[in-house]
Amino acid sequence: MVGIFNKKDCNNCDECNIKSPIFSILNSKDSEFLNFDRYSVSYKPGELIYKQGSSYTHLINLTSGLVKLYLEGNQKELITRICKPFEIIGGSGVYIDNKHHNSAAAITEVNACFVDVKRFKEIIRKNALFAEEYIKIISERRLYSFERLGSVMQKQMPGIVAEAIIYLSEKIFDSARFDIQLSRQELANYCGITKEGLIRTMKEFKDEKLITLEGNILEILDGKTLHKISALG
Amino acid sequence: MVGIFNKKDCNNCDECNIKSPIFSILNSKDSEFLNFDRYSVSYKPGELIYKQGSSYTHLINLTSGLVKLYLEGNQKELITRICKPFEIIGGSGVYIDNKHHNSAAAITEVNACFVDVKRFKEIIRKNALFAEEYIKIISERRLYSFERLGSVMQKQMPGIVAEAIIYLSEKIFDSARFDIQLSRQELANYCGITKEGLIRTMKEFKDEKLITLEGNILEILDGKTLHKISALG
DNA sequence: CGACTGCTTGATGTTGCTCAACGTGCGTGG
DNA sequence: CCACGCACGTTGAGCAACATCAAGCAGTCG
Repeated sequence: MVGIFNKKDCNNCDECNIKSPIFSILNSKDSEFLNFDRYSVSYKPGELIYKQGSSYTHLINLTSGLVKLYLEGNQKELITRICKPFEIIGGSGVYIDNKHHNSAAAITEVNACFVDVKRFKEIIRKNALFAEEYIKIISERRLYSFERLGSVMQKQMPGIVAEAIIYLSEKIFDSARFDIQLSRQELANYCGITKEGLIRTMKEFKDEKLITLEGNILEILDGKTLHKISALG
Repeated sequence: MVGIFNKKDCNNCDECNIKSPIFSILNSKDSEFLNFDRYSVSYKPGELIYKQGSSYTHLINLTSGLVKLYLEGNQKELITRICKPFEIIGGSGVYIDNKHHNSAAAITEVNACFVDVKRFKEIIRKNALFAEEYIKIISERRLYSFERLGSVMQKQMPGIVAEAIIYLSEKIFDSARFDIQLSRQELANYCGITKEGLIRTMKEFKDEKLITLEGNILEILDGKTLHKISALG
């Protein structure tokens, strides 16, 4: 795995525990058990974190940076989700076949913490509250996949691009003005369209004064109309 | 809810418990608690079981017939999954907002058993093994949504139609020759294409001797090629 | 029998993909 | 330092895939 030699001590599991609701409910004994051989790895932009089909050994807790999760197939990639700090990454296959069912790569500089999945599962079995919390997390993800399925299938380019912009603004960067860290190609892969289509649609939005776009800095001018376009498809 | 007056006693919770792995791990006390006010409802083909956005009160255990789960939006419907007996239906929003995030309707005659979601949640909290089993179920669903997302986004009509045929054959009817209980429109909604596109593609498969199709009876002649088409997209 | 519903087929329109050309910024090596 | 290659972004034109529209056909129900 890329970056495996960047192992470094991370003494502030406490921080993760505060920021990730799921870890905060553990008592100190369980927490210690879970974190026993936990280790931290750092990645440079573009580096692969794990690959679709590879086997699943560690739960990954993103502690800084942005990560893209994507499906590979037929020379295309479809970005399913952008993750930000204190999300737990890569769990789709834990209870099925112990394989990763998507790939993950760093978008920015990334630090991530690896937790042994055997320890994780052991705690799930012992602690129903912890299990419940985990159920909440995967339910949320599932709903999100669901919404994406609906959007990406039924919407045309303007609808899906508007949705992507709103997603970045509201869910990832939490601001109307932000630096899209993704390349055009990546954004297009998130929308499930080609980069040309994305560029054209964004240009239309720009011409209609819904957004401004200077280089990689995007600002939403008319969020209301954007929401409308996203909803209408 | 349609069919609510068809309530009838169903004394064979035992059968469900045998067929649904998740219920089989409960001891008799928990099982009794869970099934205390469980009731059974029957639906005629086409009837709505629950509606997207409505509030979530009962876990539904499908005991006979086929059910389609679908997303609604912009006068289109996208069928996300076909359910067959002893699947648990409608759980996507249990731990998030207590709403249904899709709609469900009967395809054939359907019998379903309703379990109070409050009781279900109580057991989850007490019984980590039960919770684990539930995690397996929703993980599986999530992977399935994932695969669908990948297919439906990246494949063209022949690919997606081939996949749908294989899905029906292998996952639903478990036979190379079967009665597609769905209408053309519904099959198209599963594939995310129009009914005309579906009909044309199926005709092509027929002309190429990959399948036979007489009315609603479909038989797969060349599963190998069909798999290839599905994989290639 | 007539109205209706679902299936099928062909003609036409549109969307979004492909491909090609060109500009720009960046890193590399001479 | 410049020359060069390379990746990314942008634009335009043409085309394939797919949706839409319209019409005919078969089965069915009142």
